[in-house]
Amino acid sequence: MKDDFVPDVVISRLPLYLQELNHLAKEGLHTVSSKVMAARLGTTAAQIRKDLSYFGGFGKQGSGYQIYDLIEQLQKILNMDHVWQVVVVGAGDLGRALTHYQGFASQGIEIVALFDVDPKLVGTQVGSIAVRHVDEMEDELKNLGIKIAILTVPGGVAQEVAEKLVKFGVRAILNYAPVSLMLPEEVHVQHIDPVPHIQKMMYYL
Amino acid sequence: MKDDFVPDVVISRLPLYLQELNHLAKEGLHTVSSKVMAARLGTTAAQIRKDLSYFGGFGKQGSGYQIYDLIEQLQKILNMDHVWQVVVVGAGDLGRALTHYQGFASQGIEIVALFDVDPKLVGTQVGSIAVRHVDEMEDELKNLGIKIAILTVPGGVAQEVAEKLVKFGVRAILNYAPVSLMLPEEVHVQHIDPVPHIQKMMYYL
DNA sequence: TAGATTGTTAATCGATTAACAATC
DNA sequence: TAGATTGTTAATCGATTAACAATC
Repeated sequence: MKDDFVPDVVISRLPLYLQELNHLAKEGLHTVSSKVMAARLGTTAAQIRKDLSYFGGFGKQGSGYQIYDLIEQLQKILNMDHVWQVVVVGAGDLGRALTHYQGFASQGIEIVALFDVDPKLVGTQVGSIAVRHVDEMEDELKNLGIKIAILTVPGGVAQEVAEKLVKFGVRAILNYAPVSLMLPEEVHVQHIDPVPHIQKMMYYL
Repeated sequence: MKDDFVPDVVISRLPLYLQELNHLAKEGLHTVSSKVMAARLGTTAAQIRKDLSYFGGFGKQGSGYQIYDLIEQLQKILNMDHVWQVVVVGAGDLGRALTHYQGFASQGIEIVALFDVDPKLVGTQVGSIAVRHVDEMEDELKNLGIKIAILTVPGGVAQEVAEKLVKFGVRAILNYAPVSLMLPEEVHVQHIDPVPHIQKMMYYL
């Protein structure tokens, strides 16, 4: 009922709920119970209800949740009521793939710039975005007030580039480089790396 | 001391330890304490020692862990004593980026095939790998006994393709499609999606 | 009304942390 | 030896689950 303190695990699950709700909406449904949601997400109904209850009572006894309503509520909770402009640093394959990934737009995420140091890449076009030199990053980040960056540079320079981003105002980094970034704790870092995921599965095989 | 039961969270952390140890080795170090490791990974020394203790006592009082020795031990635990052949399904930007990602080889992961349905993509070359039609998947997977697949197809067909993979013998899927796959529970699934990660950070900004 | 499902409390379960004897 | 650091136990902390009164 109060947004006093919400465990981090709960926050991590909200985007998954939102995603599933979007799927349900696309299937033409208007209402869903915690039980059905749980089955589709591979969780438990109790957990979904508990998680949502940190933010309010969005359901109705007997019938469950209004899908469109809950989508709106979750979007508000996740600060999705405005579009967040995001930059990508590193114009390798991965950086380019992310730059024209179609799934961002509908989720309030807009890629506004792509940077690299390689003179062979600078100036080339990735969809509607031109690759620019990292030297121009400072101006761009400060002018647009960018708070979120995606990092797809080689591991060897990731720390250094991340520190620059922070210096220029970035407060959240999605890190695709295979290193643990050491940054001030007020900077949010999410690490994505296929290797540990695959290795984890290797253990179980 | 016994591999009786090891919590899943612990398994998730082993690859991160391994990664950090590889970094330390590359920096020329031979020995490391749980305290130093913890500082570099942003964890606690107690957790690292506890995690490792599920598998044995690898350290020495007073001096810590032999880096090369611990790397070997972790590789053994994670079944990395042989190379795992992996296929990628979906030859879009992301699939191609992953197919020639340089970081796999050193971690015992070998991408052996890339499949798609798009006739414009089939036959094209991605590094040393030729894109093949999904119809050829069954033969390839069965012949090579492939157990691990990376899925980078559009969300709309991910479930269907995943079921095919399972039918052809795959037991672990790294899923880049923005959907929760519904598969038999003996199949291991790891889901990677930048959107939820960014949305989680949005909450905190 | 009868059936379904919520939000919430209390009970359970599991993971993290602190502490320290053992020992290199 | 003195200092450092392990592996492990016990204490703490936090998250999940079960249960159910409230109510649509």
